[in-house]
Amino acid sequence: MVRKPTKSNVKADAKAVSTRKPNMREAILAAAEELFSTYGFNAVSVRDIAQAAGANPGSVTYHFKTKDGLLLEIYRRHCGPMNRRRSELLAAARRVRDLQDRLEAIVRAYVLPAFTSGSDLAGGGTRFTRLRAIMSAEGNEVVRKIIAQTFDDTSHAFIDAIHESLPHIPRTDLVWRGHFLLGALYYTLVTPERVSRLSRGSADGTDAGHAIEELVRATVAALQAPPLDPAISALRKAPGFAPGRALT
Amino acid sequence: MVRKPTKSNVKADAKAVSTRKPNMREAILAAAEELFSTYGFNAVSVRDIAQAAGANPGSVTYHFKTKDGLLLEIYRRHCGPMNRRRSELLAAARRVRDLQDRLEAIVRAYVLPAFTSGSDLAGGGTRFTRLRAIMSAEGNEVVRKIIAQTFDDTSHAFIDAIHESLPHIPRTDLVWRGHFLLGALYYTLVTPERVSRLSRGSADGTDAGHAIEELVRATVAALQAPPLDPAISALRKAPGFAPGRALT
DNA sequence: ACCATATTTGTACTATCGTCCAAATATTCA
DNA sequence: TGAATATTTGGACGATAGTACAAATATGGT
Repeated sequence: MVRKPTKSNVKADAKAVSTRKPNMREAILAAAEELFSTYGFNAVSVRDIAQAAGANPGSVTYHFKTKDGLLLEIYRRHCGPMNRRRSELLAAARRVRDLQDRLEAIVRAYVLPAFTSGSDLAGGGTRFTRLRAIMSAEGNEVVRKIIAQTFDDTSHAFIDAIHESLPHIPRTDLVWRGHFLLGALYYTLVTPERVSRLSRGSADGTDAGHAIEELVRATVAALQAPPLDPAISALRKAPGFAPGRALT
Repeated sequence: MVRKPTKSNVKADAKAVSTRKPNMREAILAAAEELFSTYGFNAVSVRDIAQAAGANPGSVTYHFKTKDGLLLEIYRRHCGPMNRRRSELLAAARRVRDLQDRLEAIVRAYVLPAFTSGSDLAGGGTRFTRLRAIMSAEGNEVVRKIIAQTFDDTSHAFIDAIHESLPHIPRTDLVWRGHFLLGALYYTLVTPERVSRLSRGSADGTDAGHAIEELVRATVAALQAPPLDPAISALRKAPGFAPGRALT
């Protein structure tokens, strides 16, 4: 990337010839993202990442100090833009008049950024969501903190918006269904043979598009389902059991 | 377990005093199951397992040859009973007269064994399902084969049964929704704070029960949702894209 | 061109990984 | 009991892990 003149943000010159090697730091981040989201955090070594990025293992340590630091930086890169996009789409969805359409728009506002958000890289959104899926399965400790402090607000906003569209359904049920949505979303992105060409899909996202439409359709129907028998629900009012951290 | 007299299946004597150390092999299997399902395959070392089982690392090699072999044996232990239970419940569900009730019974037949199947150990079902969830995220190669040859038949049977209850919905959509069900199921079991006391739930499974009821209710509604616009669906008829391995 | 700084390189350190193996011990059956 | 077998033990092997660090090189401002 030829080292920017200290203070101006010229980014246009880079990436002119596909992937040349504009910035080692970026190359490492991209390689780590790809490898982590494919094989998991523990299965990938710093040396694997360095090799994939065409860098020296020491360079990784130089830029990110530790392997955890590298993972942290990946999350920092994506969480902000992704949640910003979600907020924008959610705000737009809230303005939809028709109740049914509004609910669908809300769900879409949650799902879409998981497929398309993030950087300019193709498939950046799906790759990061795949990474989140794997990390949630591996129960990584470093990630848990970021998740809590980054996604909690957004998640509550979505639950609230859904609850406004479906006031007759107890919030507990909606939280569960939102939880299921995230699980379905994660699994869809993690199962490679099903969405293998997702990241290589054409710009209009027709390939990913179908998966999204199926997911939105199914989720809207699930959200609208009649709540469980209140007699049973009441039994479960025990504190601490109801999901408190849904959609994260 | 005091080494059986060569050919008789006396299992009653063992496990008399809680967990004494009836059989090292079983202890290793249990420890590995617990650790793998909590931290993932790659994050757990053979030494971790040996220590948790109160065994020597060499013992693990002796009984299972390799770490992969240990994982394989865990799957062998659970897949059979779990699929058998599913088949039984599915057969019973098929006999339900009312269409709505039947669909619900079918979904329940798929979900229930994931929580309760397997060995005599408490929470054996959830632990194994959690393991499957993590392995699917990590993309483990050893597991992919077992999954394909063990769950494919059962999965097709479920899709068929659902399709019979909802003949007006294209099979493709049902496959997607079954896929979402599995994702939701996995994520529910993998997120510990939400189902933390699942395995410690009372014998009637009230704690797990609520999660199951929420999942079944949401899934039935999702399955019944009107299919996507056929015009869009038709575009996606391209071979190889529609999920071919759902519910596995 | 020169200096200060930023980055990359190569290597080395320690820790831990999966696996192996010979010796020690426990168990079973004649 | 004694011989045969099954299991457990403790230590070792080479490979690879994450990280550290000094030397080498590239870069940017003057």
